[in-house]
Amino acid sequence: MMKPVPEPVTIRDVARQARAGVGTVSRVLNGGANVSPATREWILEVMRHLDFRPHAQARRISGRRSEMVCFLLCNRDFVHSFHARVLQGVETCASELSRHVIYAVSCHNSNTPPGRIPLPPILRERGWFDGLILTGLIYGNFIRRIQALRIPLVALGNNVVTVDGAAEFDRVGFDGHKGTAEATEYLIRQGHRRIAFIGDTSFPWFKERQKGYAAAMLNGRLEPLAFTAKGVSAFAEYGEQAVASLLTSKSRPTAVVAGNDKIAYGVWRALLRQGLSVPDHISLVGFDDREEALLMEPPLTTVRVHKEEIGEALMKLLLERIHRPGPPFTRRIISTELVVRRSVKPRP
Amino acid sequence: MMKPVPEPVTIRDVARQARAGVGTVSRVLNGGANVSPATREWILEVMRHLDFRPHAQARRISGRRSEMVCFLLCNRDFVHSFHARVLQGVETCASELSRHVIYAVSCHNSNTPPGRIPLPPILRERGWFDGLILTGLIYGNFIRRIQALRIPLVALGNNVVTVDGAAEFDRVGFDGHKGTAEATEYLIRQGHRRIAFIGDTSFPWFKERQKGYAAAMLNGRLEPLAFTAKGVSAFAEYGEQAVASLLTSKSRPTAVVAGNDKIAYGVWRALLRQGLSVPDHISLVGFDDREEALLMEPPLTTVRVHKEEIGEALMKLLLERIHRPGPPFTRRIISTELVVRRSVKPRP
DNA sequence: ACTGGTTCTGGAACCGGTTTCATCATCTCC
DNA sequence: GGAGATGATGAAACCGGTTCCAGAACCAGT
Repeated sequence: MMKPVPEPVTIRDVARQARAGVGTVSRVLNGGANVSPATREWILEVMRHLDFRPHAQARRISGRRSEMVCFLLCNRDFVHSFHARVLQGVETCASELSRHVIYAVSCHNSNTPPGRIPLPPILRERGWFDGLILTGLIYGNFIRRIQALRIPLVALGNNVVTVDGAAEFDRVGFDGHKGTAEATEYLIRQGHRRIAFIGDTSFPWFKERQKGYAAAMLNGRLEPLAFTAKGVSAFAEYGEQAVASLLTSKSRPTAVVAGNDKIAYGVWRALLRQGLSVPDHISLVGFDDREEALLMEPPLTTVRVHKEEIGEALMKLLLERIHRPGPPFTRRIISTELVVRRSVKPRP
Repeated sequence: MMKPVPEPVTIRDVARQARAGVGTVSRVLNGGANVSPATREWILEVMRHLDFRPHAQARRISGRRSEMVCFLLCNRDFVHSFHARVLQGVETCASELSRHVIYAVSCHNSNTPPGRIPLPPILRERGWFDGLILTGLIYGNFIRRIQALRIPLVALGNNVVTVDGAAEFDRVGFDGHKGTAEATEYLIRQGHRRIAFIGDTSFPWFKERQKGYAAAMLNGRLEPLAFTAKGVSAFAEYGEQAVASLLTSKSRPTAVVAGNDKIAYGVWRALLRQGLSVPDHISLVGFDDREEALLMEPPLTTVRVHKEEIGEALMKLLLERIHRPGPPFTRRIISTELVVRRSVKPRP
């Protein structure tokens, strides 16, 4: 015998069973005002008895609010632990505020020309979510196209590229300039004079950090040095290759500021292979404070970015944006923190 | 002057503008049969002109299908790169199949007693999603409670604990037993005889791997050795502490099979600190093939788990489950792969 | 021109909730 | 005890889609 799938219980079933109107049941569902305690108790009892679970979509459709947000990772090549942790911050905050999170990844990658980036399918319909959180590698033009759909959005400010025109939007970020400057100043205080920066400045975040580094150097009346690599996409390899040119330079630096921890890792490994030790021969600082920082030996001195906190701030700012459309836009900075470990050695 | 937020365009607006019936417009929306080419073109034109974006929730409510799945990470302490990559596999597969993914994390953690684990709020309503993917650390009882709500689900089989009773469900997993056995056999072929296993067997996945290790040892007529640590929760530290007891043992092993790469990393670091080298003094293999494996020096020989592939398989299996309710349940195994790097040295 | 059969089409009913509204019971106050 | 305010209630309209259905338009065959 075929057992039929039982029809789900609806609000009208509850109303009928409780000999009440659907309106009353609905008011009970929503912690309703204007329901007598006796009636409420009775209807709650009936709901429990029937195993009533209200239909989420149906509730949202008339309520005009989906209570979902979408975390959109722009660019498939950026599926990394950094964004995973921002997502985690978003999720934590969302669940505290009774919201749910849709996780989506834009279908393009780094090979896609900026003008050709398609809008993700989830944007084709309205009503999936109330607002959008953008991370990854974000183009200004992409933001403007989404804004044209009147979708509330916030973005991880550090990751926005505006080669194709600026955009106005709410952003949360960290101060890469200041963070790197502080790390550089720390190296200077430790007695270092020839300090190099290694990072691919075609990415906006490395550009910003490079500027912070340069500012600190100039401020200390020191000459900024940069070493680069060509034609590598992975960050660790970028660091590894850049070291090659660093070692052949006539006045070898005594310290390196790496654009992030992955690059620092590459630098570390390349030095190790050359028989050079961190920090005995060359001191090293990174940026991000990823897991790698603790895995290196000695553990890496680096600039910690509070990724979960950024996620939380993104979520909160998005909710404000949803409730208050239109300018002005705000910019929230989550402060970084220099984490001193053992990869830097003072120089007399 | 206050600029009113423009009312969103509905299907009835399109119908009115196109002088057509809503039914016809709906049929056009759904690639509809029984619409004359001329009418279709005309209505599409009107839709484009009005910037019509259909309301997702409204479409789903009568369609009885949300086209969403929920990726639920059970246990907050398991927010790690492993699950992030499974999630990535799920997302990739979902977007190919025009589904969206809700990312949720259960609000309990490892301190929560199994019986006290609350159902996540997203389960209180129906209609958010069509099916559930469970990862993290999953209790059999938890699964049964969700099944009682008639929610289709699949789970990462390796991560299910059945101390509180078994459960029947669709599962995708990898064969930890076989994977570790192969790694152990590889060590044996390389001439090792005293091989130890290090891993906290109170976790189901380490238990399974430990059994695979033991089977391979017995099969090679060797005696299984285990070293453990007490009262540490982080895996790397577990490895580090276990090494202490390993080094004091009377007949020191020449090779170690670690429960996973994090433990292997801890082992590696502890040995390094004792002035012992991998692989010269002790050979080492891990499990998972996480990022850490490549960061160690020398890079770690380990058993690769195809995490994205597992995510894809979970997604596909879930869709099957949604369309065909009721037993039988299936079990899908994604094969592992021994990745030989340089952390093992042959013994004469 | 009439028939029978497709193909198209618009309108109504429906999905499962929320919100508005009219009604009626109670309560307060003079 | 009657007027007016307040609270509780059920019915109906609504949210924005889909689906069903009756009828119109069209077509070929005799």
